[in-house]
Amino acid sequence: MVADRIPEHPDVRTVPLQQVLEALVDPVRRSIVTQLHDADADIKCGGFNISVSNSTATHHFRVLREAGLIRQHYVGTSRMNTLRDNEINKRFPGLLEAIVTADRVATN
Amino acid sequence: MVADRIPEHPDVRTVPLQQVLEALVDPVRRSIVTQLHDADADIKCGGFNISVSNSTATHHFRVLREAGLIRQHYVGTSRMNTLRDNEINKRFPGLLEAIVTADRVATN
DNA sequence: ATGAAAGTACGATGATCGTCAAACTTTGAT
DNA sequence: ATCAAAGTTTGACGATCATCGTACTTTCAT
Repeated sequence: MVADRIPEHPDVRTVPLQQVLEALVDPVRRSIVTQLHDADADIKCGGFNISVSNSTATHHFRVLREAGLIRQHYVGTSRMNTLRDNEINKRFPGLLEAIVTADRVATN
Repeated sequence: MVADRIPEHPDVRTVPLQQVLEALVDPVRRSIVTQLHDADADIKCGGFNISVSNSTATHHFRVLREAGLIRQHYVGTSRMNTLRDNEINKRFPGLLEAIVTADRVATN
């Protein structure tokens, strides 16, 4: 069934800060979040500019999903990723914006 | 000599975001930063409410210092810690405030 | 039906990191 | 001079984590 391929998503209001920070401290995952933020649109897993293997990428997407940072749904064989920035911003005001902005600083 | 006991401090304008986030992702270190922020005053190493051994605490203070988050200076045998919040805020606007605020959320 | 496309799941591995105990250093008080 | 107070330094140990290759699953196009 289609729904079986959709993984579980946490309620952002119950996700601990610790988990969100652990998700965002990894450079690859932070890059994924930044690309989603800058694109202001959904991006499928294969559509990101990251240089890790497929299985590693899957791992990173799961960490981000379980931290409530992204939402995933299928379109055909592609898994689309949506940034849950509104929900995250309600829970931890200013956090995502600050990190995405900081990631754009010249001398990163 | 007295000056020999003062460790080196980085220029915050050259500290990478990665290093700052790695410093803040540890709960003990984040607690130290939060306590400094809330106290709005210097606190000596032994004056924090943390439950790790002395040597572990030293390790955490070094990580925070090298990330440009705190400044340390000696007063007698005590090492005083100052939060470098102004400098950090210039480099990564809103980041420290967002994390400290998030740390105060009820369901952390 | 068959094959390609897009990811996922499953170990395994190597590196990093938080933690501690024990020994040491520096300063201040007696 | 001596001793306690406050931290630091130095290994050592466990646990966690990012990474990969391989095998597997699901969907879509031919």
